[in-house]
Amino acid sequence: MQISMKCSIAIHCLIFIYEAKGIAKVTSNLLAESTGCNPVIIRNIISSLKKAGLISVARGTGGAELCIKPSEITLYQIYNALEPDGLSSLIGIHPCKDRKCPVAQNIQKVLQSPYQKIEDSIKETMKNITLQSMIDDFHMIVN
Amino acid sequence: MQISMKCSIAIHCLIFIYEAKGIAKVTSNLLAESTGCNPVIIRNIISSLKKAGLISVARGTGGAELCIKPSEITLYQIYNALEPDGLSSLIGIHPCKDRKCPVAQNIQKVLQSPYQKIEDSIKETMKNITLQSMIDDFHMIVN
DNA sequence: AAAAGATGTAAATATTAATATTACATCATA
DNA sequence: TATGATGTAATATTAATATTTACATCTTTT
Repeated sequence: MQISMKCSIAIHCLIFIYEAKGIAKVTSNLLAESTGCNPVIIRNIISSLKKAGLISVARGTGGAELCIKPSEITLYQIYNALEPDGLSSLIGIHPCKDRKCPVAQNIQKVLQSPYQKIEDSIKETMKNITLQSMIDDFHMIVN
Repeated sequence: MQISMKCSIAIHCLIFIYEAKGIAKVTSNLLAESTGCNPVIIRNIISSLKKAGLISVARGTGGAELCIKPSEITLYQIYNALEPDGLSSLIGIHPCKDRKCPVAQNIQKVLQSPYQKIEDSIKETMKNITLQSMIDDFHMIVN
């Protein structure tokens, strides 16, 4: 499992939703058009963000809106909303526990601490990146 | 692209090579047996580690040995040996630059800084983890 | 000098994971 | 009730990984 395009698409959607506020109703088709991916992919991502409480989506009439101020939405929240298993699925370990070799039997335990450190550092970094900062960057780049 | 099993397998091999020193000749078949994966996979990983100067492999007669002290081999070196594109391939961005939407046109630039921060933090963490520390952990667990 | 046992790689295949599509039930407003 | 939207399951497609096969090459031993 990687930090997949889903995360990038989600950020794209959130910025779009923010920018479109008061201008246009943000439907999954509109987001699909902007991101270049399928409406169902969008609906799934949108659905995850909704479950995480980051956005609200009007059923029937349609349209997505932010529930929380961009300054209070972190990249970690976004990532976590999308990946139910979180960062623990980021790094793969080969299965070899049932072998005779003592290295094989213990490699999983040996790797646990280093990999945990990596996950923790990603988590910390993600927590320090807000949607607001990305929106600010967007405005900076556009103007 | 993820931080794949290759990395775990490489660490497995390096610990094995260290532990086997003076006891057995470490061939790709032996490593394949211990890790549970194919000898060709092992030979490819071993080849990468060799190119990175971490180990030396005797041609013909066979057998791998560490070239550098475990305390001077970092997880970052190991990872980099295996992934030619490095961490920059870790996080995916959806292609949408050719669209009319201003968000689509600029999302790539917006994402660059956050993703760079994540990569840097992984890099820093990996640099602080040595093969020696993992070998120490291994001994601690076994005894 | 040839046999044995290794590595080094290319190429073909198989497997698995990620992404996209189709289809349809459900919902809310005009 | 027609329209345009969301929600989600099932399936198909594509791309990334891993495996296998095959064989050239290398070095020591006999």
